[in-house]
Amino acid sequence: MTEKKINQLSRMVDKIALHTSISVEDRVGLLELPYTSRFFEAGSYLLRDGDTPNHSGLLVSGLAYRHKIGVDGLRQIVAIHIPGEVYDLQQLHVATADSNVQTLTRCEVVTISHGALRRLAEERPSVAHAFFVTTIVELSMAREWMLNIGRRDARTRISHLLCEFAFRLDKHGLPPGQAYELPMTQEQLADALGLTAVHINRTLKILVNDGLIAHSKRGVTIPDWEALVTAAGFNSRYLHMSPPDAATGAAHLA
Amino acid sequence: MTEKKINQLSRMVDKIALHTSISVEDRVGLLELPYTSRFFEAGSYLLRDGDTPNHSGLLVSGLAYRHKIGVDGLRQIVAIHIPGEVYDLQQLHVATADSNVQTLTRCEVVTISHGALRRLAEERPSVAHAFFVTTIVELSMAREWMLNIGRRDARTRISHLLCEFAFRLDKHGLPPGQAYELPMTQEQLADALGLTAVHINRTLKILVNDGLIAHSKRGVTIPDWEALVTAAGFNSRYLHMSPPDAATGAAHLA
DNA sequence: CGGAATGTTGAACCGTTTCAAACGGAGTGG
DNA sequence: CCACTCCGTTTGAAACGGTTCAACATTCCG
Repeated sequence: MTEKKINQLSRMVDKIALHTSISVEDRVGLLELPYTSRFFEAGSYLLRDGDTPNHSGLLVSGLAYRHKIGVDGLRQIVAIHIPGEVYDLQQLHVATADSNVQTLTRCEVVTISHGALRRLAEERPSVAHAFFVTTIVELSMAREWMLNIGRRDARTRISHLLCEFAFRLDKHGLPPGQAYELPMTQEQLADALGLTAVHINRTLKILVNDGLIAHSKRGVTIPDWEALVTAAGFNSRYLHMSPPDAATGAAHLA
Repeated sequence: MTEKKINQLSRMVDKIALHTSISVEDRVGLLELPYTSRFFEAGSYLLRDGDTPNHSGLLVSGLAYRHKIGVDGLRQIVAIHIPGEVYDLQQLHVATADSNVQTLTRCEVVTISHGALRRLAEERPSVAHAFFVTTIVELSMAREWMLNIGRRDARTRISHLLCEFAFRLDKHGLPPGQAYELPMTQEQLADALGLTAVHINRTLKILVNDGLIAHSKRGVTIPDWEALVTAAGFNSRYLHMSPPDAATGAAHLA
């Protein structure tokens, strides 16, 4: 097995291992899967609503977003995928996709056939468990987004998305701290939050004014994490990322 | 095995079988699980955010709703559970619950220990598959709700919820057709749709005026199903209820 | 460099909220 | 059977958060 292959796939394993106690043996099992690697430019579709793929895609680098489009053409972004995530795991069990996944930046994607993944999951219960946990966490995030979109005002809503995003990224090898890039246009932010691009613009400005965020071109920095968390009413528990139910929320300091 | 026991549990099996090709053998397996049955009054909590139950609950009769409460006390209903559903399946794989489940009407709940369900899922792959599919469908519904709450106006939003609800119920043994009871207060509807009870009231009145719905006390009847579907921009595909990917959307006419 | 996409700003507008008051129906106790 | 209360519904008027439209500035990218 090549060095590169190990590098790519081990990110998937690390991601899965976050949520579960996957054994060393199972990690090796994952690394022995046949795969192909490919790059996609920003804006490419990785999955389309209605598709019935026969392989799964692991996001190795870059960001992607999942969205639905209503009959009237209005778009709602329902999730953001970060490196280490398999964006179409669900198609292992339900043939057709219910939403689109589109690339936010240039992305590297590793493709593994459904057959290989299914066999693996059948042979190793802890892998099947890891897949299930991944889906449950997605569901939990979806529920929090509903609360966000349905019941919070624009300021809180944006703050919350920023908190979630920072938290998810900080937990995955990036330097812990308050600065990160968020490569979304204001229109994409609007579609994620159920608002208008114009209003995103104005509210972002308010957040900058209040000293909760600062932004360079296409990115955001967070000067005061605690202040933003308070403004957002953010509680990371729904991300299920702490060591099994320790609920300290400070596990990334270790 | 008593006649009553078979009756209760077979509803769960029927529900699961809707989404999957579960074998007769596995159905029998399900029916042999030890269980206890209990009634809950309207308004009872079946599951609380943060709970770590060691058993699963199958809703045999009645309706329940799942909700989250923000730090400011604002509530968002994120799902409605109908008879045949297991409302805490996820706690088989993730210890703590991320939302509350509360009874909408008087409910009968059958309780099965996690141990028994886990053993069953391990022994019978098609049962594990069925559990997974159930979770995926919940996720798909959550995504559609995000689109509903984030991008549709009040009229469309209410219509869509009504469509989804009618569709899910019609597929499960109730007489197919246009009349059903919806035992939610206007405040609960508001919390499900990200609106205000007052505005629900006004919009409901508009829908009645437009002839899209008619309502008796605590229920709704739909005089013209097609008209409501059009007004809602409703497409049932996200419910994944058609025979495997037939995608006709008219399967309930058979 | 030029054109397209994204960001910024203002003013008018409107869907929804807020507050407040009144109404209705179901259940309870006298 | 009435009086009382509770909870949900109904209605109105005013206020507000967010949208819309339109113009202009900026950045990105070939």
